[in-house]
Amino acid sequence: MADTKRVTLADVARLAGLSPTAVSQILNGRTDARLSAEAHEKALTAAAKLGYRPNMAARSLRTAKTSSLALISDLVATTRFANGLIRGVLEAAQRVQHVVMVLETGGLPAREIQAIDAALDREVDGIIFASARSRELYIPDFPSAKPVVLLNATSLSHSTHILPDEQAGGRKAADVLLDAGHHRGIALIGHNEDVEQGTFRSETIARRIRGIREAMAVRKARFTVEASIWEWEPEAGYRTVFALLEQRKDITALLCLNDRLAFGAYQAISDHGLSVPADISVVSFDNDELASYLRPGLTTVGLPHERMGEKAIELILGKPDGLEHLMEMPLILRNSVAPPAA
Amino acid sequence: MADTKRVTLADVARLAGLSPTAVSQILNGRTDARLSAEAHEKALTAAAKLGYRPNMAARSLRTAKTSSLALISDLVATTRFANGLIRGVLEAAQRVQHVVMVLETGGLPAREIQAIDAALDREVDGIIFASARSRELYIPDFPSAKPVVLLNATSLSHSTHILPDEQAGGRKAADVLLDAGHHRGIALIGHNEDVEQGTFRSETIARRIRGIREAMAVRKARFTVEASIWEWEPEAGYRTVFALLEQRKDITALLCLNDRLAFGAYQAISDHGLSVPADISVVSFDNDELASYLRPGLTTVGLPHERMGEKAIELILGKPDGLEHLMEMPLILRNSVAPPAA
DNA sequence: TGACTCCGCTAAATGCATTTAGCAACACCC
DNA sequence: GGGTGTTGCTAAATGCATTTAGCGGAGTCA
Repeated sequence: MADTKRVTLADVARLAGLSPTAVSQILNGRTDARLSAEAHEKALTAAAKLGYRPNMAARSLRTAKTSSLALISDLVATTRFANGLIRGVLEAAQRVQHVVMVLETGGLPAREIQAIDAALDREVDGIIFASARSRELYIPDFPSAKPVVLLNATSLSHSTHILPDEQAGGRKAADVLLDAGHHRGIALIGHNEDVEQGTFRSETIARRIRGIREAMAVRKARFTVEASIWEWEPEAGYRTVFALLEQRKDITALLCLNDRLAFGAYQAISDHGLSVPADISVVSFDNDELASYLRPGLTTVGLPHERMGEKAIELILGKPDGLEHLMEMPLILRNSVAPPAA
Repeated sequence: MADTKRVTLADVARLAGLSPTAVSQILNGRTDARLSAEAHEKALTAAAKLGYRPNMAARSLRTAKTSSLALISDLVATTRFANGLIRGVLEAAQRVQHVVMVLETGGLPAREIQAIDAALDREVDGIIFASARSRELYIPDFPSAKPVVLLNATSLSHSTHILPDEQAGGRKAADVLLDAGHHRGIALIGHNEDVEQGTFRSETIARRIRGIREAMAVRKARFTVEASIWEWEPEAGYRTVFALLEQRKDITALLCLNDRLAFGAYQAISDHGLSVPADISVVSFDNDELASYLRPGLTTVGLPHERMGEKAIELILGKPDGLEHLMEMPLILRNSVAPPAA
């Protein structure tokens, strides 16, 4: 608590009986100026004794590096959707001794510009632009050649980006059902015309559906029903599935496009006096926290958010490579799938 | 994108035909050196023309201020529990042009020290220590007199802190049930002996329960059952309530100590062929996202996380006052409460 | 012995904004 | 005219680590 004035490099040098130059070189592991083992010894012990910590402001004034990164996101930082994303970023950053400034824009261009300026003013070493929903981001031009990585997003102006491997994920989800023996009675819940036409939502969801259809095609299976839903929320899932079960008695499995739809589906199934998975199997996507709360546990293809966040740090520090990086979506097996009743 | 070299104060001064001193004074709105309106005009237009942005590293080298804050948390940044907390902080910070470095420690002392060092190295203007669960934090001593605020936490070493007003919140929850006419058939789900003895968990939960008991006492009401549960998760809520409904037929309302317990309770109620709120009313705490997904919507006393986060910024910038700040917990009325069956 | 190369280390410049001390010019007063 | 203020502005110092240029002395070579 005592407000000791900062220990500076000069202090260390004095104690070590060396010049600041020498101490700086040693502390930074520079080998260019061949300093004696003795000098190293002296510098290091002096620094340790005084508890010296370099003033980063002074350092970055010369080096224009700060060991700080900016994470600029629409809503990512503060929505349950993408806690994993930020956790991955934070974890990986702290492992390499970097600090991350989190800036939220709510997707508003004005705030985006503000955020970029704030980051640039502080000379961050790189900027990660993230989105809660995988989508194409428009990033305002800014006058700097800082490394940029798109996390769970794409952009026309910057190409290095990280996305979940939705297509493979889609295949996994369909395969779980197919492998369990469902063939005819599967309903697809949440697919959306507009998405498949590329009109709305993200390219990634289109890939998810593409993967699903691929897997179905391979097994020569067809959906009994495809229920288009625009809003992927529990309420919509409930209504859709409730109505569906009313009309069709041949449904044996539900492939929901996200966990919230599945959540609603569970309630609808229960309200019909049916049970998961004995009467109806359910598989979905995301691995929301929800999925583990449900009874029985929901089998779902998870979004690899944490891994994606870590990858972002790797890329930003290793100099962005301009490529697309797809992260594998893990299949989380719980208890919502069983063979069809027969 | 072009990597123009930075515009410096000297550049602006040159264009304006003034000294850097003058321009600095003007741009910072200092009035001490009475500069002419003309000089102001010249400095301002020159700065605007060049798009001048001060180099914060240089500035903070002199002023030891950075317009940056650190948010050091155990898990807060990345758990759904406290998204509101960080959102509030971020929102309020950006309104006053400050940037927040988010540092996670997972509650590990070693990482806590690391985080504090990282923050101190970067000369943050203040540190907010936050916890996902209101609890007492041990904060390692650090050699600096920076403003510190505890967010959703308390600490022996620093006194300015922000907590939800749990006692009032507890009263609200009980009152909802009491007002609806429940008097005899209320079960308290999740109370915990250890908590009330101050042995475990946080002081705040003790206050929550104290508030509840107060409200009950005022109306001369008593709980029919008090089910102690250690782990406040859906699964435990399910088991406890399921067993409870098995034994007792006189339960008309459940006062759950958090939404996740209530979530489990809903399922147990449903599995008993009963319904909310016709047969059993349910009230709980937190206003988890969950609460709105349930059918019918869950009436709950919300944690004012967002407001708390904003308050943290106010306090840290307005110089911490050493006091306890209690934020009101809002009652979120949905549809899980009705008068007892009769 | 003179010319040259290594070694081990240091002086001084640098990056940039802020701040302290103070200067030149003019007005005012007795 | 000498003394005292005020106005409007600037020179120079400052904060601190990094980096460039370079200095003495020892060793090497011919």
